[in-house]
Amino acid sequence: MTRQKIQIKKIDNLTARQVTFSKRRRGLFKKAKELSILCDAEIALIVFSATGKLFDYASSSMQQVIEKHNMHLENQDKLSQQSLELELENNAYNLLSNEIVERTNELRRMRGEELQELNLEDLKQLEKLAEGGLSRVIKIKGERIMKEIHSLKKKETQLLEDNYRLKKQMADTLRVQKDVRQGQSSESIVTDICNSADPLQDHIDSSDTSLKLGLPFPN
Amino acid sequence: MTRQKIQIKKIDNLTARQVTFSKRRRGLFKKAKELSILCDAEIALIVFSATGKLFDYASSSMQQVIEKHNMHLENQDKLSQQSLELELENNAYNLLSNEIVERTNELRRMRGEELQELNLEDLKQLEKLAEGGLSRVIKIKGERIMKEIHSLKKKETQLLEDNYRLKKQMADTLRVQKDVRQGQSSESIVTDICNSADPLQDHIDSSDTSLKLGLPFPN
DNA sequence: CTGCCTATATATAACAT
DNA sequence: TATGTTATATATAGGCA
Repeated sequence: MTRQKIQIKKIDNLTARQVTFSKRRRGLFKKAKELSILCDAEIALIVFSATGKLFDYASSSMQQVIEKHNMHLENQDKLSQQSLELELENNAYNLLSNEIVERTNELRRMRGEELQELNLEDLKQLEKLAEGGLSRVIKIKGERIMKEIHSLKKKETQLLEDNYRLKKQMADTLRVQKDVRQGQSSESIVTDICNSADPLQDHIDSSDTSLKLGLPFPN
Repeated sequence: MTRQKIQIKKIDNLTARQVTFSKRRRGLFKKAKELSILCDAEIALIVFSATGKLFDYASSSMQQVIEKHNMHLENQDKLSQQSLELELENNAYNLLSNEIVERTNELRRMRGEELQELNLEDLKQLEKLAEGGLSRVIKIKGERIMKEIHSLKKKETQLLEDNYRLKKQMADTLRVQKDVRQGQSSESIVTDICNSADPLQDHIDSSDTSLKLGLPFPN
């Protein structure tokens, strides 16, 4: 209804659906309250999110409104006779149980179990659903892998640079110590230590200089 | 809210109040329906006008939504009541609720939603699960197709045999009639009709003899 | 009441943070 | 995920028929 007009059908994207639910729910409750105040109406509004979370509003008492509603139903129809039956069908426990059964069956079908009872059309739809899910899993997995690889490479580069710096420092330190002790600079030691100070070369021959130097984090 | 902004308080003028009630009520119900569709939510909306007239809407069954709502209320009451019996029911309720949430999440992951929070190991397992499911779906679908094809071929064979028999019968009948009329057998007619009486050949050239013979079921 | 019209007030979809 | 922003889509107050 704003940047672009939308079709009134289930929103595919989960995140978008949740955001829209949150926003529109607020709007709906606001409108309900306004109507009850402006026009002195008695209103009850019950909303369950797709995940079963409850949101409700009643201008007076929810029970009052519901009872009033039931009275209207009884007045105008045959429900009073079936009430016992319906109560059994609709009782809380059965409601939840049925929901669980439904979801369980759906999961089983997604896992490829209990397919015998499905017809060809059902199977085609299920295949499509499963393919979509699998492709998204594979896509996210690939992204995750690339991310880890990138992160590791970055860490590696950083560590190689650190190593290089530390070796240089150590070389400098040794040179200064020798200068102090002998009053003479010693090029030979510096040369030895800095011999393999190229990060790339260190990486290739796997020499772990940091360990030898007793640094806190070998990795 | 349009020509002029209004305060949210009871509208004094009766006529204006009724008009506003009618207009806003429609808007409210429209919004409720949109929300239920867009976000897959379960919604019940009950409105009584100031004069006691009822308007209601429920995305599924009003009774179901109200039952579910009552359940939530009972669940909350039990937190304060602490009765042993109630606590047990409370546990049962929570047990079922958690089961639903868990299955819902699992289903979403199978559909490729909400994958961002999973680590690489989870994703690998999920991929395996999805692959297994998909492959079984495809396998069963193939079996179902082969079964249908087999069944159709069997039916075809049966029909071809029937056709063959019928043609023979018809030929005999015609020959008898001719014999009766002319007191003489006519080999030529029999030969004409039975010329392509081989079922396989019939199938190949797609001649629909059953139709020509005026049989009830062309297929 | 009901519906239609039009100027505004609101709600909100797509982004951004 | 939650909140804020903005451009549009809707809803609707006040009239009128």
